[in-house]
Amino acid sequence: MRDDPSNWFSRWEQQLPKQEELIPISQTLITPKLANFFNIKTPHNHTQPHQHPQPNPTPSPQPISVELDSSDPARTRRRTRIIWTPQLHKRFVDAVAYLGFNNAVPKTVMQLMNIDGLTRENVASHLQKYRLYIKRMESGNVDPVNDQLFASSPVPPVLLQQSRPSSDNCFPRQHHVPNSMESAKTANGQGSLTLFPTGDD
DNA sequence: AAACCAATAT
DNA sequence: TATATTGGTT
Repeated sequence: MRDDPSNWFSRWEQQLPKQEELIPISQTLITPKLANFFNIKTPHNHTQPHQHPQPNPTPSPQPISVELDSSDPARTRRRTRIIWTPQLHKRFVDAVAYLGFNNAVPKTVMQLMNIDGLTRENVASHLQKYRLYIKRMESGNVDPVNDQLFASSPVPPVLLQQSRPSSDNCFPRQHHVPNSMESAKTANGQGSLTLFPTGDD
């Protein structure tokens, strides 16, 4: 016992890795080739190679990619923040509307949106804000200035009807993408449900 | 174990 | 402010 603090501290300090021994945290740890083969999406590599099990039953005729913040110089290697453009947000709203407000959870919404590079975390963050926006709408106060993005896509009335079960009602939380989607898809004739801009909005 | 989600950080 | 990350919960 009775270790002199300066003693163990200096020993600890001496064992720290040298500067050249450190791996830069922003360095890509998987080669583009490997990432490509395993269909791992990186900001640097957006190609989708191989046929991999694509769990998404609603392939987009017009796949979009997320816009990346071009002001970030490290955008090529680091996960950049996405920009929720009105177009992207519209897909989001359509997906949430299709699922129903209470069933819309990040993973499912992400799958429905089918945007290359869009992560579950991206959607989760946006969904959190969107839910708050819906609450604000119900409270009657929407600020068209601050809520410009949300206002860019009208909130489908269905969402307002079924908003927030709060405590009562507990739907099963984990939903697969509903199989009813298949019928909706074929019923649409375009194989697209409502996810794609029909050009008349 | 994975995903959700409110709170919190950047 | 907008989006990301965290950490407890389910």
